[in-house]
Amino acid sequence: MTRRSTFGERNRGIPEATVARLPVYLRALHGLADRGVATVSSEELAAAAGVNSAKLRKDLSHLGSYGTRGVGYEVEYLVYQISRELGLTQDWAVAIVGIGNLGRALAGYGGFASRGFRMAALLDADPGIVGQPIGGLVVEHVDELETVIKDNGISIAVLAVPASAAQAVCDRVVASGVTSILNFAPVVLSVPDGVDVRKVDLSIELQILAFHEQRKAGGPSGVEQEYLEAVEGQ
Amino acid sequence: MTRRSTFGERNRGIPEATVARLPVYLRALHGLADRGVATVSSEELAAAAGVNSAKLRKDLSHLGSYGTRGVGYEVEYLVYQISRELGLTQDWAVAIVGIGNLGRALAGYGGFASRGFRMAALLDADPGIVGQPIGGLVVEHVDELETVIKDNGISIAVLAVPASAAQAVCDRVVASGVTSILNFAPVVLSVPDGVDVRKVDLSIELQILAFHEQRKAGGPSGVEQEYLEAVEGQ
DNA sequence: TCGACTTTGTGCGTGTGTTCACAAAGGCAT
DNA sequence: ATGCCTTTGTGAACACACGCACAAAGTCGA
Repeated sequence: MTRRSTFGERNRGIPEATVARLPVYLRALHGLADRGVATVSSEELAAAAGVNSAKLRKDLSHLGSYGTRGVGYEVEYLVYQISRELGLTQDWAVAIVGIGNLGRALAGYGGFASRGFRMAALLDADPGIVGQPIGGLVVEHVDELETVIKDNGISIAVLAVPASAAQAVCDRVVASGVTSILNFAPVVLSVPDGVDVRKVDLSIELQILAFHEQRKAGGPSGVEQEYLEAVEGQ
Repeated sequence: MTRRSTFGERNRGIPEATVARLPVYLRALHGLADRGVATVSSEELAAAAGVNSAKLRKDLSHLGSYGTRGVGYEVEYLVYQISRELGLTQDWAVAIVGIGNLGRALAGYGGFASRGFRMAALLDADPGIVGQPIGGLVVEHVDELETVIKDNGISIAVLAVPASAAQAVCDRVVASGVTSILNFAPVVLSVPDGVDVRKVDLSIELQILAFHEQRKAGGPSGVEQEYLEAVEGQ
């Protein structure tokens, strides 16, 4: 079965929007596999993932032609293909920097240790926290950052440090060889080309919700808004 | 100064992508205000927010014409306009459901209590956690959910419960009048029309990073991939 | 073996978002 | 008062994303 003629030609250019949905499909597929389902149609899988079935099919078509017409997709096989495409067949060493409340919650969260990711180091600057054992690891001092990252081959860092420290820590992890960062600090990090940053910001999410919430309640355009503008406009 | 002839006509249709960036601009502006800056150009503000300056100007133009050509934007005034547009001039009562590690971290995070949002209730199902004081609030039992939400006029709920409980809790908060949900549980929630859900998923973010990380390292298309396919393909 | 039925994979029209590039607008120096 | 210089606001081209609708492909029963 010759699926394609040359190496890796299909891999050029999977749309970013598709990449962002693959993990959702993967989770839905794991759920199905756990329930013993062997085969699934795009319609069913799309429903489980909360997307349109045409979108799902188009997304999957970017990885190759892994379905069977008239039948659907074999769950196990699709799990493997998506995992491989996402790079989850190898495991990634992750460091968490900043072991405050959030960092501790992340360190304790087993969910992402399960598939592909291995918690390899916890770092903090507070002497009161350094030395504590959390989830099988001991918190190390952030002074050791460079050594720890290099010795453990860490390429992904999770930043859960205060905003004021974030850029400095970011610079240091990047200088140590980290090329992917998940940033929880409410700052815009600047990094060299070739380094990816993804940001998780609770405050921003809430503000987006507030915007829509306000719309439902009538919006800022109304009598009281005109009043506010009159007051402020001076 | 007649900015427009009829009420609220401009408010129809601020692009979603723009809404998602307004909080970023707002944060940058607060930073500038704190440093005593009175006026800022689109170029400077765009740099601080990490976006293209043309994009910034187009985003702001959706709110109205609040800049001065040749000068820039008055920081204080722009802060006010964006805040109002996002609905931050009123304050929103927020409940956190699920006071595990993550819920606790969120409850303790002062960042989003600061502007517009008021932590109004903490709820959990574990009798060992109910009754604990956290950040000035006492954790209440989730059995009281309906009463607590209604009595406090809560319209935004943050879900930090286990995946298995998420849909049930979601249904209950929605039935109690909540119309905006920030979901940390790794499930696709289904809600009626008119209810907004935003999802924060650590695992998905890491998987997206892994995808790009893999690309940098050569990608899944190569000799070793063909090998894996040969093994798996049986 | 054949035909009916199911479901994939995708071409295409539509809508949304991004960026360039520039005319219009306003401040400021002279 | 006038003209230069800076910066906004936006038209227009381009790129990306979405979803419909359908032909092609494959299964399964008779």
